Amino acid sequence: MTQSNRRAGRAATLTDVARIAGVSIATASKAINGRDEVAPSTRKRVIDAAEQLSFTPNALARSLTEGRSGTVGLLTSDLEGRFVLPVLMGAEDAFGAGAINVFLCDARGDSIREQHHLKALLNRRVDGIIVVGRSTDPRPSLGQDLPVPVVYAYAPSDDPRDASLVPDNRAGGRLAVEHLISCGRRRIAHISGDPTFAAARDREIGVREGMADADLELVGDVLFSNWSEHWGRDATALLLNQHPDVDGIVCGSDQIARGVIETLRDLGRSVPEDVAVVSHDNWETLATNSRPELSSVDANLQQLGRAAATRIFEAIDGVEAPGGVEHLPVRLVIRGSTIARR
Amino acid sequence: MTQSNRRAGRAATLTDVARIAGVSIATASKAINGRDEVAPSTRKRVIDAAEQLSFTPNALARSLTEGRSGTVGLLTSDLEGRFVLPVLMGAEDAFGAGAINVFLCDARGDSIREQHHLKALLNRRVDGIIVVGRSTDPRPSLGQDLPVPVVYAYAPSDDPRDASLVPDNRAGGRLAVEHLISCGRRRIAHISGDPTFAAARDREIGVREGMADADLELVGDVLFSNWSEHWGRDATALLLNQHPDVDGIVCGSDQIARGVIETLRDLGRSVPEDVAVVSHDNWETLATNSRPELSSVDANLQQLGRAAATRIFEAIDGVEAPGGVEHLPVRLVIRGSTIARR
DNA sequence: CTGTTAGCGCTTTCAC
DNA sequence: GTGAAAGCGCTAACAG
Repeated sequence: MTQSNRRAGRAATLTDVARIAGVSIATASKAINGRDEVAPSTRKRVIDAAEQLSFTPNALARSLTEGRSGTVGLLTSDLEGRFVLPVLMGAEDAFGAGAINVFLCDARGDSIREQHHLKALLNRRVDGIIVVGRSTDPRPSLGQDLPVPVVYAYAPSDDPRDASLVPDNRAGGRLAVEHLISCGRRRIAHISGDPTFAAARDREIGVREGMADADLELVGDVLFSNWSEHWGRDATALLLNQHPDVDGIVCGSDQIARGVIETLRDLGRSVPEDVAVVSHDNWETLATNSRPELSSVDANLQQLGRAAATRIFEAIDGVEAPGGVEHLPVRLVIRGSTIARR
Repeated sequence: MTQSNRRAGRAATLTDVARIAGVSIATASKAINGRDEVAPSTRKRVIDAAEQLSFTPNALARSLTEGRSGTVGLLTSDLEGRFVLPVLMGAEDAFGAGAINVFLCDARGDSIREQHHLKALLNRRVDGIIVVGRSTDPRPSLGQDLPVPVVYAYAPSDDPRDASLVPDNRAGGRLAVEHLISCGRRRIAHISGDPTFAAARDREIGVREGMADADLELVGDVLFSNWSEHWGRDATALLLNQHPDVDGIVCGSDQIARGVIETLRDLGRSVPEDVAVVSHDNWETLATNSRPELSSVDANLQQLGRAAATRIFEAIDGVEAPGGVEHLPVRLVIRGSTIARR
């Protein structure tokens, strides 16, 4: 690139290139886009001219004629949320590999703002929209009358006609408890987070199923409150007081698990020898800096984002989206809190 | 919105609106864009027609004629990084308030991919670009010959002609240590992270300046290794062994601080009574779940993002960007690790 | 006030 | 193979 493309304040156009190459703009277009109805020698002249002018094809103009913009909107309700980011990354990644660019819009949990962003995206003629919610609780649908395909990721739409992708928290709960059982634990308790979250309830269901399948029952009631480390500490104290013989704990989140582990240690229980602990989220920073490191269920969020992107891709290509909520597989990452290092 | 805008698979155009309203397309355009050279009654007819067709102005076409796209590119090298997100949010927020939309591009630390994304952004005729780096170490410039303004946020450009915005880590170090001193601490140590990071070195400089100003000297050498909780633990053990009389510790990050606090407690020191601890980053989840909660220096990242957006705004409006690295103020958030609750 | 007429930069028939 | 011409949807003069 030289300063040539700043000359006169505007970028070189196909017309400029055509003129320099001594061909028509139609030919220039074909040459640059690699159509084969162009003589090799001509193509070279055009390419050279384009290079010389550091020509940048105007995607806006191209989109106008082609009817597709090659962009999609990522509509999130809460960028801050720790779960949104991986989904975003996955989607951005999947699209970035192709020729699609992503508009990022954060509604900050405000539906007015969301509506505003939606309109802007539609104005910009995005080819599709991915809505990334902040929790796995259903969120209001954007509606059925949108001119572009929409996929809901992480938070499903409350309208079953929409296509939604969410992590399978129930399977996650089951995975967690089955792991404890396979580690020989029998007196298992469940300390979870905020029960108003679908994630908490779904995981509980999975945990109970896993226990039932092994003909076991949870030690005490499931302890619900919030997703904090503090609660993990308090709940553990409570639990050990009532059920000192507990030998396994499924935690609702890594944060809770951190509190749980710390308190177990404070109260003289060693992890995982006396009590094995498994949690959810697999938040690396928390999980790997814990002592011992946390075994945790990973929701494969990045993959979920990629899946959402794939759905949009397909929908753009005319494949009708199935609709309904699809639960994507999660995976267990085993670390020292359930199996001692040797 | 009805299904009318899906009819024939394409959205209504200004021409459609004009026809229904019984006016020319020029008049329709003026009416919709709120120009005042239109009779109120005419305007109403047009607006009604637009509504009826659920007309969405095609931003692509508009951009094409206007010469500005109303978009900016957010080029990050590492979405995963905990520091780029707040910057992103701030920028998105600042733009979102206006009529500008943001293209998100994650190069994943790969310069080839970055070049690729840059080209795509230029093709899409973004009006400006914000480059968000993953650390405060200088990064390669995108070059001077770009047709749009560029601002570097968090990671400065290595070319002084570029405009860069970074948090003032040196001031942060000073802030941290001055706080400890004002809490009556005199035997202060510094446990930091990876010394290859500019952030670590800048903060150290600030810490030393603050100490020197108070005619004090750091207890022992600054301990460098990495930014982990594990290192915080190890370093603390080391420190207490060599300097059991330490009464204040500046930590390079909240993660380190978590390890430090835990080990202090394990070794029988109470925080903040025996040893006051202050750290950097103010990562809420870590800082507020710690026991006691962490006093920490916040880099005001979101504000930094907003500032970057403002710069781009100005540059788009023709205000020449100053160039050079600007250090943005940081702030200290005081919690229980330096001042005991009463 | 309203309509006509040029484009914006590019792709795409469809002749030559 | 190549080029002329007709748009894509909209805005901006400039006439009426």
